[in-house]
Amino acid sequence: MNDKKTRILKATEKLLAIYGFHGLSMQMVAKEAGVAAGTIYRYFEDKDDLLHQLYDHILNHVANKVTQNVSDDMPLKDRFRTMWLNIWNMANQEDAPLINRGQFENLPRRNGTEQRQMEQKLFAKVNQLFDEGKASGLFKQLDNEILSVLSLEPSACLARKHINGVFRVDETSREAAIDACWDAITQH
Amino acid sequence: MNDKKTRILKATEKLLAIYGFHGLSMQMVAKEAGVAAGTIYRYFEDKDDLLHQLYDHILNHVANKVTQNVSDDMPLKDRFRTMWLNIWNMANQEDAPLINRGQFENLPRRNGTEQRQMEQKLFAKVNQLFDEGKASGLFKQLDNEILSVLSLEPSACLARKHINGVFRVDETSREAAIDACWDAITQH
Amino acid sequence: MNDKKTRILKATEKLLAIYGFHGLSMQMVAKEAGVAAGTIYRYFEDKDDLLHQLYDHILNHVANKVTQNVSDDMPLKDRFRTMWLNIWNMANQEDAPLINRGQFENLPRRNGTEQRQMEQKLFAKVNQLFDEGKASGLFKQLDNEILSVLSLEPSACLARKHINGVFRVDETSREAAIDACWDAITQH
Amino acid sequence: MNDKKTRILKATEKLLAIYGFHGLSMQMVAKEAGVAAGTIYRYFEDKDDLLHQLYDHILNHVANKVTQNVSDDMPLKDRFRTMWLNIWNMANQEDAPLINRGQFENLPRRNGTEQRQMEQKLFAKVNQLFDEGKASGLFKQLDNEILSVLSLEPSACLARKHINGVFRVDETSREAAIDACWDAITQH
DNA sequence: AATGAATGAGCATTCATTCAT
DNA sequence: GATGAATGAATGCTCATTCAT
Repeated sequence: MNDKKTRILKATEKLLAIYGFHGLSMQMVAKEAGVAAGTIYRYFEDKDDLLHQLYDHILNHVANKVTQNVSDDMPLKDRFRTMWLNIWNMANQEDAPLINRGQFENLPRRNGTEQRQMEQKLFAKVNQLFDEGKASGLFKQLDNEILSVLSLEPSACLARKHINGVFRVDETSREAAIDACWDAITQH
Repeated sequence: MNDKKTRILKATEKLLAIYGFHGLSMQMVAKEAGVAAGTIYRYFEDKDDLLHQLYDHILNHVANKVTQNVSDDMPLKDRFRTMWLNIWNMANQEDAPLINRGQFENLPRRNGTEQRQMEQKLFAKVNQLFDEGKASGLFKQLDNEILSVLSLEPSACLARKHINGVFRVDETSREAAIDACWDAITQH
Repeated sequence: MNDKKTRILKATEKLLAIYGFHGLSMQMVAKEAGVAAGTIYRYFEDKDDLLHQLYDHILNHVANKVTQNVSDDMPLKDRFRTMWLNIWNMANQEDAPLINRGQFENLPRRNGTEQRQMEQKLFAKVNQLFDEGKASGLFKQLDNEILSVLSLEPSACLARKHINGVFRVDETSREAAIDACWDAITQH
Repeated sequence: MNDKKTRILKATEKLLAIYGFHGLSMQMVAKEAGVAAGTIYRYFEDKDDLLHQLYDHILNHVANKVTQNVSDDMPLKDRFRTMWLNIWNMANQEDAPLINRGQFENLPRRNGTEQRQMEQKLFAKVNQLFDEGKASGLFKQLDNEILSVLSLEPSACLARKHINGVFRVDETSREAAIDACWDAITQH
């Protein structure tokens, strides 16, 4: 049943977060999910497929998180700040243990156009933000992907280093970082 | 001889870039390096040690590349631009196949203070740049690590996506991206 | 199934008898037992566990053999003679190839009290023989372990040397040896 | 030089006593002996040969120890008692770490007649004791090997169990055991 | 549909032995 | 003679995958 597939995905995510990529065996997943080893192969072609689907599963979750509490009628800056903080907060939340990237970013992922389109759709609100910003003359005239790397990627990167203890980021610094990211993409 | 150790490191780097972290076996490394499997263990304690040493090896290379052609008497902006491009260019060069990060960043690394200090020293020039910028009132008053994430990390990130074909970055966009990164860390 | 576990134990015993402790590899065991290498690890934690369990398995067999056809109502001397010959005969039988000690005695064995108690119970009849002999004033007042070494150990030792061709022991000599062992433990 | 050969044998004996048969590698022996790995092969054909020669080396030592302080003009019983105690004492002495049998008895040994003859000669005094005892009508008319197993083997066996902590043998018991062994081989 | 015992190729690592110096 | 770096087959063990039930 669908129930089982979900349990397998959840188990995989959990174990991946705990033991990392190396320490993940199909038998462990089976045990954690409460199914037989063979059952996994009824829902997933092989280990790669399991990981691919997990990627999609998590990406979906991420997209929802990133764009939550963001509505079209909010001022651009508010929308940006909300998204930036959504990304920042994700790292601290238990329900998405893999977002402490490193582990997520390096999941094997499919590279077809189909995959690309899906990802586009998931992050439609982000693209909309950048499109509006450019149309209004507020943002620099750069591809959305580049704007994203300049302004949102640092949020994820800082959060990861913060959470991993590489260095601390206090609230004041964090607010300054948000403004700096805003400075990066706006015209001067 | 030292020759063999180097060949083993080079082989590991190459195979890691091709097959990723998993799918890297000691026998593969041996074959690629043109030595016997047992020989690896003459130079490296075990697989972990091989990876640790590779990390240091590459980090050294990276640090040199990043700070090359950067001297203290250049204007801040020039220094910054040079470093940014150094990072960008690294991704395109065959001699450092792992810099298409993702794979490099996730090498297991030692976490002692000793390791941290070594890394600090390697990137002294980067820190100097940020320190001078802040002292002169040109840069925002933020920790060097944060400034680095805001301004240099995007270079690596864009380069990686560029090289992996996620999207194209033409020269004009690249120059605009450099300016945007500069905007991120300077006062307005 | 239990069948497989038994086959693995039998195969181990056989190969141990032929090739000795070293020269016993898990793959050899697997091949001889007609199972895949990995299957062994379904029934035994690791090589040590396999050897431990084999020890128990054989000790059980030995205990049964040694005390077979021995009943409490037989005269002491008859019981002793029967056990002595049971030990002697074991060496000649194909179903217990490791009894040509040397190899058996040096199997790694667990050393917990649990193990000790199990062994005590297995050889209860031997202890009973010695206890009765001492109670009746027929035997010397020595610990059972010492009496055992003086009277039964030589049987195993002679049998081993006989079987290994170190020297021949004809029937007359054997009977004399039994009497000699009896002389060793009885009062004079 | 002869010096090196001796050092290699001593090193082997020591390491064998500490790490057992399994944990003995040629590189360890080389290190302990203070020679290069390759040097071992100048004095010994291969690992087997090293072990064979160690066997002979130790057997020589054992033979000397067993028959020390034994002279032809001592009464039979005194000679016997001395040998019995020589065997018993060997187990406690540091200079022959392998005698705690198990490890020694299971060294691979050559089985040629040549080997047999050498062993005969080493234990000539033991044979002489038994021959005299039989000639005088004091001992049972049994092969020397059998007499040996009945009377001296228990000494080694008890000593081993004593030293390994299987059970304690106090002085009184030990004297009784010597008498019991004497009873085993004498006529009644 | 689901199971889980069985598989066997693959892994990291060791070590007896060789041989150029 | 002596060295010790190099070898590569062999080891104990794991784990993705299959398939009879």
